[in-house]
Amino acid sequence: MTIPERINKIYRLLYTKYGPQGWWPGDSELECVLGAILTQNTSWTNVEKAIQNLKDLNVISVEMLRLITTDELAQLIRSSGYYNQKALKIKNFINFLYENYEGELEKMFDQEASMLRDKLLEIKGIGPETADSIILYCANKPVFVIDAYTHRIFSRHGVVPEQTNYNEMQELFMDSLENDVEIFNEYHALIVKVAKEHCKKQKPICTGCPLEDDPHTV
DNA sequence: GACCAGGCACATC
DNA sequence: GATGTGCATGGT
Repeated sequence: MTIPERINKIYRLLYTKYGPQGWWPGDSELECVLGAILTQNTSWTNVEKAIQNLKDLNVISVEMLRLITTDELAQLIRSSGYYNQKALKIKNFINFLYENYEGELEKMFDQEASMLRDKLLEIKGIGPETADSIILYCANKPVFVIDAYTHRIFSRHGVVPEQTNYNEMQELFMDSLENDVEIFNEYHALIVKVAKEHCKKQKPICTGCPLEDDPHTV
């Protein structure tokens, strides 16, 4: 089987087993962007508490996020970890939005995915995964999100070499799959789900993994 | 108490 | 250009 065939087969397998994951949770595009930044190297449960704090104080608007101080914002998002850095990242995003798009998310999102990606990467604190998450899950444009889980699963199972980097990985998925927002959305979410259950960082022996007969070494 | 979580920027070699 | 380090809370 070719690599693209394996990538497509694994998608069908995961989707059949787990069904649609319903990402991204949240009420608005702006909340989605905040979640994408807050969840950097952090579990989603910790992020939810931070977002709830922001909601309770009605801070989830570009106007309020512009007015609030970085220190005040940091205290509200403490539960998400790295709160000083993340408060700065959010402020950087909001400032960029005002400087380039008159503070309007719609204007920022109204451009080609690759152009939007380049702009997002100009913001200090937004790296490849966060940029792609925003493009796919907040702006609803087709780009494949790679993360530590994607790399771990597909390298351990021998689909790609261990040293494959972010861009190579992304190209491979996007060249293999139909260019479809829904597929990219569900596939990434399904990878996160199966990795949490079956492809742990320090557990090379895997049982119950839907990708291979078990037990197997990964 | 160690380990991990839906990364990123920056320093150093 | 590869490799190492700081950032930090909360769950298992």
